[in-house]
Amino acid sequence: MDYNPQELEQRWRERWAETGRYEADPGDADSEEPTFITVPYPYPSGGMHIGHARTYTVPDVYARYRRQRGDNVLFPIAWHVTGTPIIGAVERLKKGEEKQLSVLRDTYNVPEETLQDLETPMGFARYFIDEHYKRGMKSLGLSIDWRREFTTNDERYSKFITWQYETLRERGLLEKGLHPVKYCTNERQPVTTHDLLEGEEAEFQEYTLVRFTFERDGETVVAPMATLRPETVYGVTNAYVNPESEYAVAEVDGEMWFVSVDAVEKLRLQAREVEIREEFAGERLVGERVTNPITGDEVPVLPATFVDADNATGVVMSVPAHSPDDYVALLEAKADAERMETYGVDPADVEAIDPVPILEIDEYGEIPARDAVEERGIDSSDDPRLKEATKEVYNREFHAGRLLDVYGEYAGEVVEDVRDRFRADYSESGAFDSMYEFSEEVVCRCGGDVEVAEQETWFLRYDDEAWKAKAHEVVSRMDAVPENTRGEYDHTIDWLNEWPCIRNYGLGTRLPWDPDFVIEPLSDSTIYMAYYTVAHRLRDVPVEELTREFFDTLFYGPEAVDEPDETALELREEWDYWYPVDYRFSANDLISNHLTFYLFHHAELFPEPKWPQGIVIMGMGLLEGRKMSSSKGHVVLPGEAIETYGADTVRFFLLNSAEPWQDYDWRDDQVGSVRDQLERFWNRAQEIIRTPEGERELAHVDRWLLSKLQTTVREVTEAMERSETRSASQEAFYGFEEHLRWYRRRADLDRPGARWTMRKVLETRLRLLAPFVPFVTNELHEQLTGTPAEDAPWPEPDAEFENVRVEVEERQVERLTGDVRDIVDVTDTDPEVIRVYVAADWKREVFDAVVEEGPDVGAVMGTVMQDPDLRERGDEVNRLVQDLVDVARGRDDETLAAMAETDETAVYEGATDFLEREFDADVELYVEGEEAYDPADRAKNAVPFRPAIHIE
RNA sequence: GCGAGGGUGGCUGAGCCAGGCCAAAAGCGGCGGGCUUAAGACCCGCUCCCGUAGGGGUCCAUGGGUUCGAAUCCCAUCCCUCGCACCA
Repeated sequence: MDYNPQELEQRWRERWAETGRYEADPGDADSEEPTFITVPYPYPSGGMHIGHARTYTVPDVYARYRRQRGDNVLFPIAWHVTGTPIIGAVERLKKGEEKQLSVLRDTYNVPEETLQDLETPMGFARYFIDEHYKRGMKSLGLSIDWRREFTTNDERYSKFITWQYETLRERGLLEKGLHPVKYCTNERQPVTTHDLLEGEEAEFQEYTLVRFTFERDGETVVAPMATLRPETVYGVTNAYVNPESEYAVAEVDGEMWFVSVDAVEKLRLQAREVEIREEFAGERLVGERVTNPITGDEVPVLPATFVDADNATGVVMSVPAHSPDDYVALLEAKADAERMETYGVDPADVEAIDPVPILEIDEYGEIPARDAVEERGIDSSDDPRLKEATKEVYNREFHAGRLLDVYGEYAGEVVEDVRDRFRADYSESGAFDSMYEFSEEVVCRCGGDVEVAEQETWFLRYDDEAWKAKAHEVVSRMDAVPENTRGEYDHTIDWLNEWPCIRNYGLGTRLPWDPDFVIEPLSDSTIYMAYYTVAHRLRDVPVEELTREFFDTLFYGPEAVDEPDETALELREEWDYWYPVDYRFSANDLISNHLTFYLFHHAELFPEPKWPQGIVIMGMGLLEGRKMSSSKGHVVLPGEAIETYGADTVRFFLLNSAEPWQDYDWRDDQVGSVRDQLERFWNRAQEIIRTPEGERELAHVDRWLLSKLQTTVREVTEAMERSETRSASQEAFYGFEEHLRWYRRRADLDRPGARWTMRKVLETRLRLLAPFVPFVTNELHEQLTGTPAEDAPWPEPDAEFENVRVEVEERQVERLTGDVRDIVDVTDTDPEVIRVYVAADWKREVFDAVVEEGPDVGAVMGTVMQDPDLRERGDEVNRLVQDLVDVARGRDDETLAAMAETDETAVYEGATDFLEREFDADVELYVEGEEAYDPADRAKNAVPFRPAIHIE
């Protein structure tokens, strides 16, 4: 029977579907040990590629393993459609965007006539769910309970999320406040990263506005200096405005501000009341003196064309001691008295300005900006190296600069440690204000300018100390795989702030008390694993019955409400049976958001026994060494890979090429070779299956192979327990293949004992490999024994077959063979006779002493020298002890004991036929000193476990 | 910059936590042989350098150190990857 993966895999898929093989219900398994495994539900805004395939296959392998160990395993899946990506994709499709059409047509092979079905968000999602994800998952043979699938846009799911958010609000973990968003000034609405033409990388920067003031027409006017380094306020020597840009005096929240006209709109978007009183060119303010709110100093306003009126307030302060830009600008101002005069500035005033240092730092002298500029020989603000100088000074000062004495309570502190506190203190006292600005220009796809707007929004209060403490508690109790990720969760918990959990539009659940908003994707996916436990049964409950009380009853029990709903109580049993989640498998980039949110919400909403038990982190996938990218068409679709290689090959490659948490690289040539390996495995198995069973009459090599098999079982099991799918499959497949290679050389395979051994080995390996390559192993195991591998229990190491002595002995044969081979190769001879000399008895006595005393030369010598015969041999013994101590070192006691029992001569005797076959030569075996025929005087070189050899 | 992970032989990638069976697994690629009319597949062997005796030399990013002994432990340096938020 030839290996035809597509055909046999299809048969198994059908069988699984027909029998509902992976539909898990409470009480299914004998052991009553439920195991609940989850993986983040896919987001079907596009097709499934091979990277996704691995994401879902890793948990599947673990699920299959637990099933074979007798657990009742639940592995469900659902579909995440919340938010805007799907809507955005549909919009781009409807607009007929070339790029989008190409991705759909060429990358994901959407048929032309189907494209119109994709023009609604759920139509789009449904297509990729059914045609890609679901089909792909079924092809891969994932052991999913399909009855439990749902989407996050389902009305029942929304009821569940509604329960979650009402509960959180009641517990004070939701809060209303202002938050910066990207806002298109043309479309007059918030936009997402996907809507942007330019500036996808842009970050929100919160500028501090230092409220300098001046008097104008008897009124105090605030000149808000925008800066990212508020702590430099003591070093301000002057201010700059762009004389050629438009500025305004405007009423901002009841006071008069001087800002650029561009800034007016920004301030409005950032929830300020702004009314322009007067507009004029920046020139008008040049020459004015403004008062530093912290120091009380008056400094002049100078003209500078490098000031960008469209950035923040358009008014900046100058700190020449610490800003290379400012330093160079000051030099230029001093050098150009004429220009100063044009703007009505007295050149003498400019000349009088000296940089004022505000911090000290080892790398520079008193005026860091000057040093950085002079070091590079920069003498113009156009010099490109100025940027680099600025970056260097900013960085070093931030991490190592210590504030000088004028800072009072902040003096002596490093900028990095003190900036936030400094800013907060002066904001409170009213000296500082703030506004947002992007780090680069941002343009909407519609061409409109995108600005930062502050919008009223709802936050999840991840900054709540009590909540953080609970989340840490979850981390400390769970199994983090690999262990080094544990710290990352703790780190993220500490670092998380308030999280805005609603959006203006998108699919998903409406905010219960304000249906204008929708709960965003990372916030509606924190406890849905609980929903799986009842999803299929919830479908029979009318939507309107899914009230707050219903879910309270379901999750908190009958005591939680006055009149518990009967159905809810029934469902509660199933939820209680499966929950908590034993392992969640997820990608490493989700630690900093999704997974930590998952921990937070479980910590709050569920009691400790229902908290997550473990998280396994998965690595990223590459394709032929490069990142996969669906927009560039650089992807492999699972369907195509399965078509080419078969699902078992795809699975085996994905699981075997790296541990789950390591990055892996899909390479065609490698996948092809996996396919070849599986085919070879199949062919060998077929031979065994059609050969008569044999009998248990075991030869030495048989016992050796069976002993190796037990080691393999043990190692594979241990690896699986640590989720090390690579080690496990490597060991069960390639590792054992090595043993078989030796076995085939050594053994007469036609013997009944060999046939019995081969069957035994095959059966065991099929079970070990069943989680990885379920199709081929089920098929072969059924052919061999009548039952599929997945229905056979996971193998246990069988002490009956473990035999260290046999392994030691066989190892000697291997070694002797290798040594002879080496000599033959080096001498390039074709031997007629191979003479093997086993070490003399007295040498063996020395070895026994080494075993007894352990690898301690002194101690062994002490013992050995008691023996008069040995003492006579003096130096010879000494050298032998050194050698044998090396042999003993690093071997465990059990092995040494087995060696001590081994009769070397008998072992080689038994291997004589084999050696004669191997080398096509006569083999003569002697014991050193016992009438050995020794023409080349080799026998003396014999050492225990290292016989001397002579070839001729 | 912060946080995390990593640099091993032509490539991929084990080993490192628990130092010595490590010239360093396995796969790929390459070379030789077998099978075959032939090719592919398959099977066997070889694949750092030197060597007509199982040995020797050099080696695991770089430079130091600890140790009888370091790919493995410590220190420093260089380089690479990922995450750093309102994007799922």
